Amino acid sequence: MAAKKPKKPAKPEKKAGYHHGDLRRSLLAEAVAMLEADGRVEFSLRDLARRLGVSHGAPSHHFKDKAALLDAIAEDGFRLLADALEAARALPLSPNARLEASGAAYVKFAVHHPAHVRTMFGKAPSDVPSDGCLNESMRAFGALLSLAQDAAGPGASDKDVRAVTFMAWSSVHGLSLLWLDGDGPVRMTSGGTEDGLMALVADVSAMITRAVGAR
Amino acid sequence: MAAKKPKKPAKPEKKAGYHHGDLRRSLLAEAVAMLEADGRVEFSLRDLARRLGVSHGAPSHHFKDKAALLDAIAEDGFRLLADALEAARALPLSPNARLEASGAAYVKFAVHHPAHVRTMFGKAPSDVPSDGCLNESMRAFGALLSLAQDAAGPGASDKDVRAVTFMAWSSVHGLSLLWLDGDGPVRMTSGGTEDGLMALVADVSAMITRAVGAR
DNA sequence: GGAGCAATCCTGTCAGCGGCAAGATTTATC
DNA sequence: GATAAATCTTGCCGCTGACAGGATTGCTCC
Repeated sequence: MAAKKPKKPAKPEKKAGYHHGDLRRSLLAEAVAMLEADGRVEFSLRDLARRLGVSHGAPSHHFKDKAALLDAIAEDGFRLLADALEAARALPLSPNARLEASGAAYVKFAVHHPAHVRTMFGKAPSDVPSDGCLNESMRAFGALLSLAQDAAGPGASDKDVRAVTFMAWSSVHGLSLLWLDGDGPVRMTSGGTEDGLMALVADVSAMITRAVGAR
Repeated sequence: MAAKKPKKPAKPEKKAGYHHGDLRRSLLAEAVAMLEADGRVEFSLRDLARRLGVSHGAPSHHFKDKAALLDAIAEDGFRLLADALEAARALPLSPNARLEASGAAYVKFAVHHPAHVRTMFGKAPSDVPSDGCLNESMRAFGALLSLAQDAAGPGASDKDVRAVTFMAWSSVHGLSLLWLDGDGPVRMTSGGTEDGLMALVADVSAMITRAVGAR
């Protein structure tokens, strides 16, 4: 991002000498940047270190291995997503409108943070996430659950709440991933633009809202 | 799968001598098996060759590189999915019931072919799929579109058909991927069993059907 | 202020990987 | 049965992630 200044002191900025100063954050940011560049889906730790002007062994002092770095990215992603959903939950709207707004926020998050989303969800079920990552993801799911409960109404059965929750979630989740997956039908029919996608999301959300209301 | 017979002639079976006999098919099958074993998400070409009792250079005579092998797996997956959806389309049911059946078939396919699904959808948008892969995926989408059109009814507008199509698709797609992603809320609330998942799918599908009907 | 210590970073090394080239072996074709 | 094509092997290359051991820096406490 910012050019490295040869100056030594200043604030804990970027590369100042032997010590980088803020390598952990730089690693995360640059890794995300690499993943978002021209639709890549992988990156090399050594390449990452190279771009930051650091030796290939440096990252290991901040992340025990590559999986740990990916987990940290996923945690950041869940944090951003949870924040976005909680913000939607706080909007002064009707429960149904709040649910629709949260769906739009979900898709918008995926469009603007494709690397985070891929890292959050694409990984193998074998490797367990860290506690921090788990906490943030539970916070995000908690916000979603609360939104769905409000939309289902106070007298809704658990089964109904469950159905509303997963219908809402899976719709926006599926739409987001299909959008990220390249030149498939979702990108085609929405004109390949974010506005087109959001219009499609609005249509689908409206239909879901009708389904919840017609329950 | 089947044990290698030291016999030489027979049918084009497995490993008979210098020539494998059916290496291409074996590579695909074993790669899928490796990807489905203990929730892995990657595999090594050399390991694959090793398991088939073949040198590390052999696969290159059937797939130009690893991406080509993955593309072939994806093509198989889209073929299977298209077959399943076309079968659902041919069921003697009402349009809505056919759409629900196709949704169940979609999820069932994902549960029984996790490696295919991951390969079909997880890849980077940068690398272009082969023509064969593209054809099969278009066949699958065509079946889905036809199902949605029938469910929307003969007088439905293009916008409505589009909304129904993507609401149905994204729901089952999202549900499938969330299921494949490990121990998230989807697996938790559905008891971790396929039956539990299918019950959840039925609930969500019913709600979607109501949404289509209430249009 | 400086000695000790922990944090951070570097260099060197290792096995494994994907891809390529050149040669060996088998099968198919005429 | 000779020739060509298909298939498989071996050997090599650069790259990768992980690890070990040493260098440099910054912090703490006396």
